[in-house]
Amino acid sequence: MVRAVTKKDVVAEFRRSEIVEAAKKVFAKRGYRSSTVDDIAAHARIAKGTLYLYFKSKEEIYLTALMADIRALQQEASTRITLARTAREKIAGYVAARLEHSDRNADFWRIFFSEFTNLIVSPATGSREFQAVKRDSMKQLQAILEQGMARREIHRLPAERTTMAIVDLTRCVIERRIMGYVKSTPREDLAFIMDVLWDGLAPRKGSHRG
Amino acid sequence: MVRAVTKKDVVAEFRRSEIVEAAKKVFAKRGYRSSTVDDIAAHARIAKGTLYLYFKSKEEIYLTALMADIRALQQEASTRITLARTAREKIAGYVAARLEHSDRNADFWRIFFSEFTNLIVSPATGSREFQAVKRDSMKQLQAILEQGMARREIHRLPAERTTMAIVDLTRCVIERRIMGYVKSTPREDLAFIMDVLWDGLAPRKGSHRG
Amino acid sequence: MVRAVTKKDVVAEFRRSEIVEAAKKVFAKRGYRSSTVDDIAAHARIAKGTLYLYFKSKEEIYLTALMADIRALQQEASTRITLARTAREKIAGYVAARLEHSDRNADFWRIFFSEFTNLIVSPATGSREFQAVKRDSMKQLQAILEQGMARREIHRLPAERTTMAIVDLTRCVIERRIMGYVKSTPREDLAFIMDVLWDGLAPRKGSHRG
Amino acid sequence: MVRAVTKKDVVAEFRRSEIVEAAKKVFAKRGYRSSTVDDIAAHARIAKGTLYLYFKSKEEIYLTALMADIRALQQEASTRITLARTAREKIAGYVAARLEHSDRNADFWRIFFSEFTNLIVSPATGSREFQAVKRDSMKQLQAILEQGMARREIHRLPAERTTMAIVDLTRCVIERRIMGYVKSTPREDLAFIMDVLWDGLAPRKGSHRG
DNA sequence: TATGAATGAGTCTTCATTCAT
DNA sequence: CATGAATGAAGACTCATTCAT
Repeated sequence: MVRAVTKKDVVAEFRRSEIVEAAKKVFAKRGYRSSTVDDIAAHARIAKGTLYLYFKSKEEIYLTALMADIRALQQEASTRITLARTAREKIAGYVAARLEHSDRNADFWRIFFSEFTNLIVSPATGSREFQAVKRDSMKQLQAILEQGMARREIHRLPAERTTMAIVDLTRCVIERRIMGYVKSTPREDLAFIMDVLWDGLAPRKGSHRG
Repeated sequence: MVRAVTKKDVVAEFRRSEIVEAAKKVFAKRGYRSSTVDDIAAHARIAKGTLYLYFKSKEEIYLTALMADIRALQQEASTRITLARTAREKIAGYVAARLEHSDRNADFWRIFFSEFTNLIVSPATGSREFQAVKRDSMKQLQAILEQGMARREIHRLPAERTTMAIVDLTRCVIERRIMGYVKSTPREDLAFIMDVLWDGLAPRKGSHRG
Repeated sequence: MVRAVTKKDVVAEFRRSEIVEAAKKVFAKRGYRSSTVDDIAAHARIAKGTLYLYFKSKEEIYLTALMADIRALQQEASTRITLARTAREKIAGYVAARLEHSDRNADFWRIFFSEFTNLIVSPATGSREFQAVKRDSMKQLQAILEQGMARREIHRLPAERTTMAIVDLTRCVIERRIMGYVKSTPREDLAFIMDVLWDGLAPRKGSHRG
Repeated sequence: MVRAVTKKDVVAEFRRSEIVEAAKKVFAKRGYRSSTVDDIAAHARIAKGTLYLYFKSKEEIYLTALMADIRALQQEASTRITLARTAREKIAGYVAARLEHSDRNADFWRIFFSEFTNLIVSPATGSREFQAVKRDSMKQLQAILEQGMARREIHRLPAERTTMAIVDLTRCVIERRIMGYVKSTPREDLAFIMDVLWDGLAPRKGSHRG
């Protein structure tokens, strides 16, 4: 039975998103353990009890906050990749999508990083969905690399490892941006990443630029 | 007056190290906030009060656990770098020291990663010493790059950014090893990192290897 | 904007006073250090956590318990002093106010005495307000004495020292009442204090009574 | 069987007194609850365990510290009283003994005051001996008053209450000396106490001095 | 005898979750 | 639906006392 979306559903969804927005600010500032439900409720300007009408636990809020943005981000990256032609442009699209997103959504990335570490510290805790989305994203990038290698746009390397390297490098640059260690623009960061990634550190014998 | 190392000192140091070892396991599994002093004491098979005879707070245990290994690691990397000739070999030494260390000290790296995130989430919390050691390590690597560029062993790139890229790439590979995403040997990982780092993804026009 | 006293305010104030009443009993029996928050909560028939909704620390409860009564007492004494004419009557008013108060508020006085001793043992601990109230009270009494001496209602003596003597004598009689060493009525105690205070121990050569 | 005092006994007694001296300093500064056995042992320059060879508990140390001096003080006062002729001189002797003692033994008096309050707060805690010594002292003073009244050296007043008044006034002056509220010499304090006590506050019709 | 390392019960305080209004 | 007062289970840390050496 397909149930129509009632007004109630809409209001409920609105409330959930309000809470999630508030929660993101708090989690970003304090991390998961140090954030209190009181704090989140106060930021959302609702009573603590109300919060439990929309989420069954502090953890659910956390994961919801994380997943909403992560899906949006993946969508954005996906679009840019599809629009690009060459493997190089597609990779640049992936990196650029993330860099620009981090500029507008520092809060999200802070949470993302802390969740990321939790995955290391206790893999069991991380939600399945979180891992699934990340895996999908990686597969998309890996497919690009494999295709690029097949078309000789990219030097042949182990595709999976190389995918990881790109993902990691991008993530770390964003980390440093957020930590304030790097003051450059997203555009400059993109240029640097692509430069290192494409030509490496070896002394140049000639230009490889496509 | 040079005080001899008494038996008491030895026993005390032994106890401290026992506690630190226990703490490392617990912190590695749960992270700092979620780890309890009770848990650490239980793992060390001592009473909670005893623990406070050797450390004045949970935080001191944490930082001790972290700093002891981090200094040893830096020392090891430093030695390998000094022994190497070319810039490429020195960089490889840095990466190899870390990869091999991570193989023997997974617990340490788990803690390291969680502390690393804390720096993002709340920079104030991170200990000064922790940051100092990291900065020193980066400066050493950066000096190598600058020298390498001057000697034309390395393509000219922004030295600081490039240093970060190497550090980041190494760290992330270790993360993936510890998370179990990568099953390769440290040697294989080293080869891959150097390969990507040196020649990049661009299709090869010829061999660049020194 | 004058905010009306809401029902919530009333309830909260009621709870606070309930807790303070319970705390007074416990503090009076055990003293500050030996009293536990658990004990206070149990006496107030609430959970320990609830207690922290109304007071931010054990110390705040203590000082609240102490200060509320101390101010009321000072007010009462002040009124009686103002209503009296002669210096003798004013002094009697001061003493009587305290004696009667101690009859109705034994718990308060027990706490007061223990706080008083704390001032001796570690002066730093005592709250500023506590000391301020005491100083004000003494100044009022001293002014009476000085006026009385000027008007020749009182024999000339060092005013400050004499004030202390009156305060001390009164306090000690109350101590003894509370310790159960003295079974007399407040009225009898008042008469005795005034008698000794006014005429001393010297054998009488005639009547001095005003 | 009368056991000879062995060398061992002497040493043990010496140790006990060393511990008690150290304890007095600590108790005087921190009060009973806040003083730690560690602190006392450190002040006595012995190991914590050693302390338990000579006293069976922290409380025993406390009471010992208190009782040793209190008996000495009583002895001193007793001697001065015996040497004096008139009731006035005997009373002055009692007061002077205490004032002078407080000048040399501030630590003792601090402890005494805190114990005194404990008697109020929880009479059960106070040692029997402590109370016994105090009672004896009061009886001696009371006998003097009764004799003085019989001989018409003192105006007829309720003897017990008057005794208490003298004891209290003396104690409180010492309290103020120790709290630093009063800067006068013991001699000045004695003169003032006797002055108030003997002639009271009433305006003088003539000299009553004996 | 002397030691001081070890103990663990006891302290204050925090906070996720519930539930009566 | 919304509230926020109430709860009580943890958690970090202290310290009087014991006991193996």
